[in-house]
Amino acid sequence: MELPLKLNREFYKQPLLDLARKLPGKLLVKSTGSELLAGKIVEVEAYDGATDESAHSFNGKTPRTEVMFKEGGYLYVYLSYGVHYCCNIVTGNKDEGTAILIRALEPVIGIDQMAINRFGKDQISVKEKLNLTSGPGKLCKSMGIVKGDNGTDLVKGEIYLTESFETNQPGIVQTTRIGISKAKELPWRFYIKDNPYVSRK
DNA sequence: ATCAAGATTACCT
DNA sequence: GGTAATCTTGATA
Repeated sequence: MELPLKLNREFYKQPLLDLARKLPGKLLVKSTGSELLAGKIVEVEAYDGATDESAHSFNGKTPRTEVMFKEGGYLYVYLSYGVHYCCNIVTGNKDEGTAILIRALEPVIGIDQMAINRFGKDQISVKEKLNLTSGPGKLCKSMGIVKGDNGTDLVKGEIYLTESFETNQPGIVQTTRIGISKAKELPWRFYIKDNPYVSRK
């Protein structure tokens, strides 16, 4: 399968919310030696270290949040609740501390391998397929994204984004974010309307 | 050195 | 709908 055009540095350097609106529909790709995995982004959340109390970067640069302060186009991976990895796309310019959490994907390429990564088998039910990448921890498990991928350059590395397969713009819903205790009121969650892989309505 | 919190998920009732 | 699992980080001493 021929992949759409890979996104470049300029794309990632757009302001946080501009980029957050544009990410749904794009493909998240992991291309290592022999294996090719890809999923369509269907749900994201924006985090802004300058103004947003719930952003990891809100209290300034620390060893953990260092990559959030790079220029746009790097991958920020962290361990959530000591259990799951979650991945973010760093956006904007150097030292802004802005990033977008990928909350859900629709599996597109390498679905068998994703099923093995997540469930340990390649034969899965319809129900299991819907559960494969419908959450930030789930998608990292399926895509095989781990702490070592923190800091990956999305322009030069094995993990990157591409343009959408579809030419028309998907219908986007904008709401408040999930699973946070601070700055709950900010409407910085974006997802594709009626897509079954969205983590929660 | 110690401690509390957390951008989640799976499994229970 | 409730909660255990599990561990890194950052803050405080």
